[in-house]
Amino acid sequence: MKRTTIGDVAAAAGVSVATVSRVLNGGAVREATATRVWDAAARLDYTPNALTRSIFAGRASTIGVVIDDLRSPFYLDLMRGIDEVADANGSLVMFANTFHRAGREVAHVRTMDEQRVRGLVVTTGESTDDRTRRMAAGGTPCVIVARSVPDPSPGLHSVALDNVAAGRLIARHLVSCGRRSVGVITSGTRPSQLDRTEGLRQGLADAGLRLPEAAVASADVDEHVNDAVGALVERHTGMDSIVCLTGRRTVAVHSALTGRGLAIPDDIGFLTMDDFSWAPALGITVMAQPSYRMGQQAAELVIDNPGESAQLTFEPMLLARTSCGENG
Amino acid sequence: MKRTTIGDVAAAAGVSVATVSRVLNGGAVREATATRVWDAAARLDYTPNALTRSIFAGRASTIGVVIDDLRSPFYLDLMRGIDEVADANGSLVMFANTFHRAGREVAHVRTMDEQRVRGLVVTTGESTDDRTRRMAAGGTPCVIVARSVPDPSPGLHSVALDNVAAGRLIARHLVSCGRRSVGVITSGTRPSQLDRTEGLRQGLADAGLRLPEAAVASADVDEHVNDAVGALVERHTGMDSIVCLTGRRTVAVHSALTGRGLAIPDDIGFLTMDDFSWAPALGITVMAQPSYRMGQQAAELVIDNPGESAQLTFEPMLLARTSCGENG
DNA sequence: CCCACAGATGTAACTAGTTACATTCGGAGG
DNA sequence: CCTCCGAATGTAACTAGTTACATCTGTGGG
Repeated sequence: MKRTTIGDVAAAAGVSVATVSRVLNGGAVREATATRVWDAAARLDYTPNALTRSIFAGRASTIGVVIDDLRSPFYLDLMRGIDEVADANGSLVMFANTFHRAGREVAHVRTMDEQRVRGLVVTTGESTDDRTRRMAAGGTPCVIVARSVPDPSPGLHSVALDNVAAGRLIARHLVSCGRRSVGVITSGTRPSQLDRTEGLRQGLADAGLRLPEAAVASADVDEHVNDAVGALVERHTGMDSIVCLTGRRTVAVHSALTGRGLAIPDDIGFLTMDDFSWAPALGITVMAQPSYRMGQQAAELVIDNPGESAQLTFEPMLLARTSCGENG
Repeated sequence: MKRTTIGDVAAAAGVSVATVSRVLNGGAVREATATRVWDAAARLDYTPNALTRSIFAGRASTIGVVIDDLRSPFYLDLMRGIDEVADANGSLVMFANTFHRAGREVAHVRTMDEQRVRGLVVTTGESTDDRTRRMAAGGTPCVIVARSVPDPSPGLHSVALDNVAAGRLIARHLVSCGRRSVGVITSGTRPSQLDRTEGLRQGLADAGLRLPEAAVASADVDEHVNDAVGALVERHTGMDSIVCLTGRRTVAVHSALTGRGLAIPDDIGFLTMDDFSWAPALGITVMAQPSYRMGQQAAELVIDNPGESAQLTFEPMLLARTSCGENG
């Protein structure tokens, strides 16, 4: 059951391992010799060991990706963008979910480091900043997604939405639809969501409206969404619209609303993050991120690894449909 | 910029590399020595090279996954199931999309072989059967997903839905809803879809109904779906229901239907493959696969690698909602 | 006909670890 | 105080490749 090695091929072709290596990697070899080697390799079903190659090269050609959860439309598209660029560059993607558990984050990033990935795309929290910084310093470019790097250093890049702008645009749209009392559902305390909330607050203030504490509820898993919506309805009386600041909770918020018999947009306006394939059919207005392109850019940062820290910001795009009512 | 190696740690701790290796892997080492080694490792920020470990072990601990397209709800859940089991076993997932291109399939499976993955989960076509068979014989278990293996051999497993049963169940449900003239949308010529069509044909025959050639149209990309639906409407007169045999095309078929002004279920019944998060909200009846569990089982087959060829078949489950009308 | 030189090939050192085997160490018993 | 024995540690071979350098081969020019 032992696998064919370069030595077996060399023996079968009657040459040294160095010659086989040269044939495989394009060194100076006579035509006739090369043919003998290729024949032997094919006959023995030789498949070179990429691990050995990588250890000599100092690192693998793989791109590591550590993300929260593939179920989110944003992360899914991000992943596809990364995969596309990786594939075009002959790289594979090594992948792990954290499911929002900080311990997993740290462990996975370390594992990726052990795997000597060519570079790393992470959507993790601050718990891994130390290691990513050291990795970047050691020549493994790291791209933080959906969060800017607090203290830039070479090799440590970021790819993020302008979240404050997204919040302001949401506010402006809601106001233009005649909504005056907005409720907000967030999940957890990721900086991206804090920034969106802040932008929303600013945008509402521009229109002379307030976003009181009682108007914001958090649900870190789908199962808590219904209660969060209920709490909002109770304590934030007169609420005429609900904004979901995380694409991962869109379905749950939508069904909490319809489950209460609230009609969209007549009883309540609804706006959520991240475009998704059913949004047009459902008429749901969304604040879209260019997730696919963000993934491509993240992968390109890994592959090109510019000398300085690159901090890429992307503009949000509001896709107005009918869930907030007619736009005046 | 050179990375810390086991030799550096050994020198810093004043011991040999063998001792460091023993400390790391739990051999017999004196307490005091172990402490010195751990200290040195921490001080030098030592991160062992998993590639080197793997080359000595003969193979990596990584699980390879080669699938068509992450956008499909089935593949997404499958992937999550694989990831869950891999994670629980300390394995990482190495991942590549084929986007239905046969050339990519072959290349990606070969790359996974070169990476010496611990095992492989593939949803690919017959073009890779030769190599997966050789890989399995060489000790790399391979699991074919969504298709049974034509000629079982040790280490070559499969995980698939009972597609004929799925087709029959779809037929029975449609008939019980009073539908008598069914149209079918498929994508490509994957055996799974052929089997579903065959099952549908059988189920309709049981009720004394036929499925003529004109009632089946294929669309291998979303862009062709609208034309395919149009062709069905034209040539299959009297059609009272449409079945979409691939979850990847659900949105496109649905919008082709509503785009024509056809109301579901009043003008036309609609049933599709694979449950998805918006299906309850939209009232769409689906033929669900236990995709997540199939992914878990696939990963378990890779990890356990039973001696003989395991051919796991899963039962489809019809989730009746309202898109085919009221069930009598 | 021999030499020089370039191109082809082989030898051996190197990558970063693991592990079989040999050696050294330390404490108990004689 | 010196064996003796087992545990702790070191040495060196091994994994599967790449590559610098040495050697060999062949051919054209003198």
